[in-house]
Amino acid sequence: MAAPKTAIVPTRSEDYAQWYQEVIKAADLAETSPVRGCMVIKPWGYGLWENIQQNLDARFKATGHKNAYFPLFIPLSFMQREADHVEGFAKECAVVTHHRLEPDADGQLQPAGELEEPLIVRPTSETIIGEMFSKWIESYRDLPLLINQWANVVRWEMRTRLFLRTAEFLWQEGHTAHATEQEAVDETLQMLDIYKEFAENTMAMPVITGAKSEGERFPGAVETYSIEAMMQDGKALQSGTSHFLGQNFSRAQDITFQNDNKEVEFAWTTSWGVSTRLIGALIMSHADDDGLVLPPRLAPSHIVIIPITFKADDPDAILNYCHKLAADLGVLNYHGRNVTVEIDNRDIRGGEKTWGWVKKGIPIRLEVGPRDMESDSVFMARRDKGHKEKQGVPREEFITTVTDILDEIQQGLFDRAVARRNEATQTIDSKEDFYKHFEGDGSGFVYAHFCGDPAVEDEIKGDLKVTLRCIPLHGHDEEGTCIFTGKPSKQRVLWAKSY
RNA sequence: CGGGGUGUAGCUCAGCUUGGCAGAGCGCUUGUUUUGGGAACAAGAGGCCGCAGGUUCAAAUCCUGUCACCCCGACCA
Repeated sequence: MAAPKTAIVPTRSEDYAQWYQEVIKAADLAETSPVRGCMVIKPWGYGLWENIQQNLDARFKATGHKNAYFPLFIPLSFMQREADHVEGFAKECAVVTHHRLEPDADGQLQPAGELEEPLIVRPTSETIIGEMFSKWIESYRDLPLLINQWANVVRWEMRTRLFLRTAEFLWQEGHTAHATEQEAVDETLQMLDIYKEFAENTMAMPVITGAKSEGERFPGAVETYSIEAMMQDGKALQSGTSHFLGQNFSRAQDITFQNDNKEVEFAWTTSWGVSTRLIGALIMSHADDDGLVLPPRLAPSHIVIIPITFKADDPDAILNYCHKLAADLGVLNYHGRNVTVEIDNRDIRGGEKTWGWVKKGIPIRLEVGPRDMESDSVFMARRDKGHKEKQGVPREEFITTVTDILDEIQQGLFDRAVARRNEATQTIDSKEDFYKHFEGDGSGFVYAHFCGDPAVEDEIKGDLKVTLRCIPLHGHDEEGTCIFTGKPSKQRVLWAKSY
């Protein structure tokens, strides 16, 4: 059978949605599960999540946050406390009403032992963490309170897609309380910056930071900020959010403290999170028609060594050579963790083995056979280059330059993603051009002046499925007139079709 | 939740219109020959035809219901 031209069928241009699913399958990241809307994250995919966790957690700790854990179940009455919050989440909550199973006459297990008050499975934890904050906070001396939790949450979505939107997903949710409004706003923006920095530096995924419009705001928040990334099909993906909650939740949940003037005040709170959706963002930022492409700083493994032993006089010598090489590489430090090496000595054909690693997106593949061992070198292929661009490199040279090569790959992925985004970004100055652009196949980011009227936003969404992604924080201050209403506008805002 | 589509071997699917022994390719197992970028041959293993009812001498096939997944909407990290 002739090899297909691409490892992934269909390609991105043929059927993007299908391509996305095939990449996940081919890279062995995750599968759908017997439970509707829930996914099984497999080792290679979970390895990505572990690296996301490790990297972000260090950033949270460095800015003074501590991890804690709160219950999966939230009393129904807690959800009731903040009106907007209720409205935002009520429709997608899983509800626990019983605490026991009993066999019926036919021996079928039936729920029994009805709970006095139903519990909901957390869709987010503002309410239960707020409840605890109200107990923990008494004095201004208890503030700021900076807490993060790594957890799973459940939102009963109508339509799900692996990583992008699943009924259960993994995330972190930071929750903080502050004595002053300014401090809480600063915290909100600080965490947004950390997300941006993480996305760009670690994931090699450029993002735009900005504020959400009223309609796109987190239920109960005063202000929601997000990082918005551009996927390869020209659709935007909200990849992380940071909310300034004002005193809305502290009023609803009685989070008060006494200030140094003996007065009782409501605390100012924030919350912020990123989820396993980031893995979807990663795939759609970097993967190509041959499968996943991983930025080295997030890759579960950096290098795979494939021993070529089939026609060697002494296969063990090659294996030993590979193990020694792996050990030499494994002590190198690459951005806070050791270089991670796999030796793939599975007894399968070389081509199949190689393509497996291509599809998994490992940054560097090394083939080591008798000829290489003899010349004390390795045969290197990079995932960011063509499959045939392999080159022999002396072993010593490879060891001394490998972290530079990884950085070069990392930087290359970022540059490529920036270039793609720039190409998919334009500035538009009339309603007519705006509609012309987005009707049909139009995609990408569009900067346009906007007066801020929510009704106009709804209309555009209805007409074109285009939403206001964010009101960018940096670099777009410029007086103008709204292209939809002609009213004055202080700056251009960011529009796109989105996930 | 509305519209459309699909459920048959681990995977991709044929068979269904017109009811009559459960099929193919890939993958898997074993063996031989191969092997520096998706190997060849041979012999095997593997299915409650999504699930539950119904019609019939007989159901993968017809009827009813139900569940799941995919695509398009509405909603969302």
